[in-house]
Amino acid sequence: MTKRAFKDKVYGELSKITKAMGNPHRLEIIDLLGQGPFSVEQIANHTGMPVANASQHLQVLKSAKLVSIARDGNFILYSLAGENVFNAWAALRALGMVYNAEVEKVVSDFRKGYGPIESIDAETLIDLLEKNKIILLDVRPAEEYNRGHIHRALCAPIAELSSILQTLPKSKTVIAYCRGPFCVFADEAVSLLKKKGYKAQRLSEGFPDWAAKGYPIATK
Amino acid sequence: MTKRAFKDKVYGELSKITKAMGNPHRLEIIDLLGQGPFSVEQIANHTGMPVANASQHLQVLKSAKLVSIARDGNFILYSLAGENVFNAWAALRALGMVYNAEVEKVVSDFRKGYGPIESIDAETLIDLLEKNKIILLDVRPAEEYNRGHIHRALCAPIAELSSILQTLPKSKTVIAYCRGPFCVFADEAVSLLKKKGYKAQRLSEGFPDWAAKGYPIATK
DNA sequence: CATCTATTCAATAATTTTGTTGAATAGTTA
DNA sequence: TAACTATTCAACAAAATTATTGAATAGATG
Repeated sequence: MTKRAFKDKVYGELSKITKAMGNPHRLEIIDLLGQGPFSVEQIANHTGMPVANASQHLQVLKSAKLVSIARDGNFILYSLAGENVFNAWAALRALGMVYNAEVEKVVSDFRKGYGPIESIDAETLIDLLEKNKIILLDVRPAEEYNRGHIHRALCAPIAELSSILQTLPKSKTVIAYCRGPFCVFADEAVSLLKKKGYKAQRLSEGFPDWAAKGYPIATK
Repeated sequence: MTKRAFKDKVYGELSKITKAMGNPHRLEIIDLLGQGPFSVEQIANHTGMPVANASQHLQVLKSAKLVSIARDGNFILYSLAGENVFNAWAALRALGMVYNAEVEKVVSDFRKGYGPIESIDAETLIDLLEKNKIILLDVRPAEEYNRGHIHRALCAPIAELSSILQTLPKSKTVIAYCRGPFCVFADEAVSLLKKKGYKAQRLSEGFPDWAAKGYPIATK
């Protein structure tokens, strides 16, 4: 085998993975599966695709070995094949945020619809947690909270925040976080909290990013 | 703008980057540019493409803002836009090596053509350097060596290794490194060194990977 | 400023990818 | 074991991507 044939083969194999990631729907699927296992129907619902199309994209990801499956009754649960898949996606997302100004612009413009939302980064959150100056809310669905959440976060799914927030003292700032930088659960939460007179901000990243950094987490 | 429209837009923008990386030729170009700036003609030569096709692929990478250009007389020199582009590529390459067994197999089979080549990883090299037990050879072209090399490596371009190796003492093991895991300069070097009676191994990774880890480097 | 070199562009054909639709299938359920 | 649910498959059309070829262009050169 010539050197040229060897390189063509190697880069050809690797492009199977990058091609699999080269579609917006599949990127959204990877981002979603970063939160845990989901069925085809759930994935279709979250991503706004017909089930057949969602399944087609999942077959592409499966063929590239980026996802794995498990059975749960009639449901097939799809998961990322490993944390390294999420980490690679996070690296690509960060790349996109640096080099594609349109990404930041789209996110920023959309967030303006929730009023002025301030973000803090993970390191700032660590500091605030140490100083015991804040209340930390995980506004993802309870199922995702139970699977894993930031240490000392309270479970406050966005759908239930209206009734939960009465129990929160106003003397502390509230920090909300959700699935990631493109998830707006935390924006909605901050908007609502501010409307009710709380000082509130969101964490810029999501739980999987925090966990990937090895920062303190808990389950259940 | 609805949440759905927002997500479609954001993932659509990000897929511009992943699409750009979704082609084997462009992956090879990114890998090559990890070694420093190259002209279109050089890139075409290294990757076995006609100049027009290489240029077409470079326009795709440029449009995704993954590469930048600089003029040098009549030549246009292409470079990666930043180290984070190489790091994202390295994460994807690592992903490919974990999930696509064919990649390892192709590399391993091809290397067998150079005889039994042993590899060591970066951490082992650090240890051996500290113990002063080895001679470290950078077998990339001198131009790349001058731009940056592993601290204490000698410049021994593969094309000149035949004449350089006479000056090497046989009492020490020789470690050769080159551009990366898919570059075979180091394999060729180890093969030749062994033929001439030296104990020799290659570093599994390349200079850009070593540098990305923050390990000691030098220039000139 | 004419000439040259390296590079890019435009047009075209072939290939690949994507979404849709309806049918088929793989397991589960009772 | 029949019926059901979730999922996948196959076929098709449309869109996107890629390689090739020859022409055009952007700067550099002397």
